[in-house]
Amino acid sequence: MTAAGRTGISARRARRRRHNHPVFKPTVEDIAVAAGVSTATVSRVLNKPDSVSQFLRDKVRAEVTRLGYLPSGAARALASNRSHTAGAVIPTLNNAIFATAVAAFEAALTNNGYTMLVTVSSYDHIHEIAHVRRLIERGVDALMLVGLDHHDDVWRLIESSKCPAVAIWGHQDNPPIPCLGFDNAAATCGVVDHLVGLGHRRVGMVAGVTEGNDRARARRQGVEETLRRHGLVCTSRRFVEKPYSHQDGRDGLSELLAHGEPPTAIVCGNDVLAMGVMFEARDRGLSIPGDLSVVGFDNLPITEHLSPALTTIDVPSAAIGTATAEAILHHLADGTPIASRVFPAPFLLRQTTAAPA
Amino acid sequence: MTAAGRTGISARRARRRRHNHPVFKPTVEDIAVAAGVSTATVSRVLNKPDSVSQFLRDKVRAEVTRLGYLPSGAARALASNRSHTAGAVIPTLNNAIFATAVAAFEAALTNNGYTMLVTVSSYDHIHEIAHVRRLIERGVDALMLVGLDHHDDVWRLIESSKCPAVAIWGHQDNPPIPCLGFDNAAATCGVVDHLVGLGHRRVGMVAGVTEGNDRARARRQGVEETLRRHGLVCTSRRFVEKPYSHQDGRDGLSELLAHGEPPTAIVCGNDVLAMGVMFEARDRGLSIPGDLSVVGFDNLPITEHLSPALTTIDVPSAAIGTATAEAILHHLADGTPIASRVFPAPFLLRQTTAAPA
DNA sequence: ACTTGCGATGTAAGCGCTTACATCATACTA
DNA sequence: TAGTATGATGTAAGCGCTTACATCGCAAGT
Repeated sequence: MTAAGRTGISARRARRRRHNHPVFKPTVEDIAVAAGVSTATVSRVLNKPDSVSQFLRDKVRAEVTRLGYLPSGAARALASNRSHTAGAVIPTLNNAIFATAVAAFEAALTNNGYTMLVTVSSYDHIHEIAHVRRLIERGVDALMLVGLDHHDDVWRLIESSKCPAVAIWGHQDNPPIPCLGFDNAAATCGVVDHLVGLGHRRVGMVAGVTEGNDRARARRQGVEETLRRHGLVCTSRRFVEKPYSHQDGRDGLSELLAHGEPPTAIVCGNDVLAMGVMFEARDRGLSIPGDLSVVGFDNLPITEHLSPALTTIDVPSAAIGTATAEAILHHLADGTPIASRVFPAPFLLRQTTAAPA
Repeated sequence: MTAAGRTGISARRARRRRHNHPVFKPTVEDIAVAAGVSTATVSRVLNKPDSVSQFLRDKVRAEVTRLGYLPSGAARALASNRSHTAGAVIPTLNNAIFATAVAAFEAALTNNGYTMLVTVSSYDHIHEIAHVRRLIERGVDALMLVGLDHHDDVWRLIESSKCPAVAIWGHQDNPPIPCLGFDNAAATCGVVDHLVGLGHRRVGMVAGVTEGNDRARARRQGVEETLRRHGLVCTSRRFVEKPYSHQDGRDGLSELLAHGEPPTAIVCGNDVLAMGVMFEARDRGLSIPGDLSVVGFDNLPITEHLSPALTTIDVPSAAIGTATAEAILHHLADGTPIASRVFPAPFLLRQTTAAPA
């Protein structure tokens, strides 16, 4: 495959150029020939321009634009073992807070020549396995997952592929992979302290679904433990778990109100549930915070405009997305290990809490 | 490169297996050897299992799972000229309506073995060029764009790469690429008819930024033309254009109210702006719809829970995302041409409109 | 003048797959 | 029984890049 091989290639290519004309996609070889250099030089111009003399560099670049050359990502990935892509597996995009994180992640990647592959797990750990497998097959250089609750196969896949992975949104000591998130439990803990400080004794919660969701679980635990610490009742009937919609929030409040001795304050697993609670309260003629205190979690943009403005926890979603991308990029660039990081998730005191009636 | 070549490969691989042990990633060849078949058979088992005898099929599959084999997407893409990925270029992910469409698009792709690459253009046509180029370089089998306003270079890139592309959200006769969307102008036209029918003579608009955005432009034109058709005043001071935030909506209302003869009804370019208008009206003590009628566009989930519930246009975002993926998948599977499609975008009459005071 | 060293360039061997084509049994046809 | 489709399998040539290594020229060191 020396002279004969090359000729074969060129002959075929020349043929394609003439007959198969619908699509002529120039390759490195075409550029090399056009610029009168070797393919290695073309590759160098594209990848480490500094190692090529200015003269040839300009010549090659001219041909690249003249012929409209687009390098083949597949060939590049195959030869270099780097795809310049990163994958993100998220529970849902229909949650503004994740969408924001993903958008920030994508922006940082794009600014550095990377492209993002996204896949939505719908909170399903079994599906997630297939998604992670697929992303690894696609050759992503790194992976972003949400939380630390994952199927064993996911960990195995990450382990055996040696694909750098980082978990966001959560926080844990000695996590299996680096973790960029915040302390979900501490956040709700602070909320309860505040509520108890206002005089509330009957605190309820409309939590997110905690099964298979370490963030939701931590938030619920934060509430439970703090309630106990204050010596307050913390029965299961004060806790309902709901998926993610305004209607779920409404339903949550209805259920909490159905029992005798209903809570005077409700902590919510996220802002959407909190808004649902607020809507339902409004429709039932309950005034907030007069009759009922409500606290959310996420600080969605709309919450500050509500009347009353929702007291909530500010989740630094964009910062996490950006930081994750940067950590990955650094790691990929020079091997810098990815360090776990705990972001502050400050309590935003607004207008939906007050002393109980 | 016959016997010698192969031996060379095997030798290298064997060496890697022993020394370089940190990561041993089996290849088709490893599977082939382990199963006692040729690499072609392994490939067939993976891609068209029906063409292989059950006996060998099972044998190969057993080795695949035993060795934890993950095919290399890059090699596969390079050899087959199909990456099994599709790209989406969207203006922003921080708009629930796009996030929903993207999520639906992704779900349909994933269900069919495809993976989605996403890139956010931030409404910047120049940036978009680079994004489209990159996606094409990555070898996406198809592309989803939003709207039909794009830089010439984008069209050129699509044209010369022969990458199937579809535009969503918009509508146009004889579009350059298939278009799955709805009639933005007709929608706001209907809105104005309704408002005028209620007796409004002074109708204003808080539009989205129309420059470089055919959807926003069509919505605004729908309002303008209908106003003229009814013989009503349609001056530029009745129109303000704003980006996408609640605050922008508030600002929009403030500006519209700053002039003498302020509008009695306001059509908004999207629901976020509409909510901003509602918040500002509330803070100014204006009652809706008593003092001011407001209409949104998108039908975000929250809008029906607002008080009063927002009258708006229902944008079939999930349906568009799903349909786009399916059309692309069909096209990729058997060449079925992608047909343009106009989705209904029904007017949802709720509680924010009434006859003027 | 004669190494040395170094930066710029070329050579060619892969990267891990897919697939056209060749081969070979096997089962039909007549 | 010879001839021929037919289906299953193997062979090996690429797909379009990157990169280790070889080569070459030239300035600097002795």
